[in-house]
Amino acid sequence: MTLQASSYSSIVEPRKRFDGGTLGQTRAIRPMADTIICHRGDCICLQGDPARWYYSVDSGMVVRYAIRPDGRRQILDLLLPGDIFGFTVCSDYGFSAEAMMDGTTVWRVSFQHVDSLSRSDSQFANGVRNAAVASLLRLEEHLLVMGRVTAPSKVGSFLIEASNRFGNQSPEVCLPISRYDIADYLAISVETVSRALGNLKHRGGIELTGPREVKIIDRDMLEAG
Amino acid sequence: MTLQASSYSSIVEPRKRFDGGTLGQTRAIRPMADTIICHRGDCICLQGDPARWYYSVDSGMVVRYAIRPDGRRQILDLLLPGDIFGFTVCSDYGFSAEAMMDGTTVWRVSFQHVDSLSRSDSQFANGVRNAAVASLLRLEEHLLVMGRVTAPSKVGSFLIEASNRFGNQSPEVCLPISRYDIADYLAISVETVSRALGNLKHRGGIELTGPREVKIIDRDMLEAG
DNA sequence: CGCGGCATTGACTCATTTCAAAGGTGGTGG
DNA sequence: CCACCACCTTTGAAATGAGTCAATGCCGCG
Repeated sequence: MTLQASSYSSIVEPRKRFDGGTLGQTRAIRPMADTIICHRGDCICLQGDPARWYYSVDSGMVVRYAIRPDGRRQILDLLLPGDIFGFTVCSDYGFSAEAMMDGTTVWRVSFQHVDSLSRSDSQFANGVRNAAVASLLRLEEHLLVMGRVTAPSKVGSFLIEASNRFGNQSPEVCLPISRYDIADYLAISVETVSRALGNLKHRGGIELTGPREVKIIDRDMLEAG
Repeated sequence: MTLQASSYSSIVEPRKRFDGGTLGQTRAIRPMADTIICHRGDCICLQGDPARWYYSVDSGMVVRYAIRPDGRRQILDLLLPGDIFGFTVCSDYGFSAEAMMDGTTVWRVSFQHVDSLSRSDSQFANGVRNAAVASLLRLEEHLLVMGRVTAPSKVGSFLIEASNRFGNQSPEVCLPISRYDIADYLAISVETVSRALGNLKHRGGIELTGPREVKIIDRDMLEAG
């Protein structure tokens, strides 16, 4: 069958939220996993190391980042319980990952075990694929945030994203990470992050109840920038 | 088994190139696919439409992009023959895709068919996963390029990436896309793209043999910015 | 020939980076 | 319990780089 594509004009629709699949749903993988217990700052895997394991965050929070040739750090992803990382088709990891807080626990499963179970359990294989796709969608969202023009709009949409992902159901408060991490996530300088937060506060979009606590007042304004 | 993560200092390693998996290796999916033949600018799928199909580029080139609330276009990915797109875990696509040149052909396979074949053919399932991972790695690379500080370094690393992906083995010449597309890929303005190219030319990093033909002279300088 | 899309260039404005310094905060050990 | 320290946060001032507006040039094509 052969179709002919038509020329549509673009319709502007807001992007939808998404839920990723987790490996945890399939218990069969559990016995094959090592459990890694981390302190804040502990390295879980290192850019350039041979890629042999998938990782699944069990508790705490993990940051995935790459170091550029010039030494700057680019945060690629922030991982929460249920999130999987380690996807690659190269022989080496293209990123590092480290724990963001004490008590972060991560499971580690070898590619071989995952591939082997994937062969016999297609539902598990489906879960792995969905985890990769969830990671992909987070990256797309990240790209869209980074592609915004002004710093306040970048920080604003980061806060929205953060409250959607990290917000413990509490609709108005989210517990962010350090300004340095936000800066490396958005690829702007720390000072600009601080000034952007001040700007959003001044315009009534947020309240800064503490250095690490932000209360979202005007969601629409944050999305708009 | 329980491990304890150690605190490494970051080692700076350049990220490696990667090869994605393709669906084409498995012929069994072929009969289930529609073939779409496109003119330049034809829409292949639309942001907000219900997500039902995977797409595989067979010839030509496809651009995948999202439109922001403010109307600006962010190019998410440029797809070449062998590349797969359409990955999502939402009910709707979060992006649009359109052909970049006349004669672009794309296969379209429904999620049901892919899932069904994935259940019975684990090697095929593996190929689908690898295609998602390849897409993920392209996005990471894209993120790293966009996260660079100056426009010349963004454009320079885009040219490197383009010559790696689009360069037909010819080591020095790459056939880029329009300045507008580069601008929307890097989230900078067209004028800035033009000036950045002028800058790189002036500093001896590239030669502009024609408006659409760039010759890479000094690869290291482009990577450095 | 003239049109539309693409590319370049200039001038101006303003946001962000950079450099510098000063306040805060939390944790550790005395 | 306090003092110190490392790290985080904010703020200021200066310089530069990018966005914007505007105009011109450049093809390819009908």
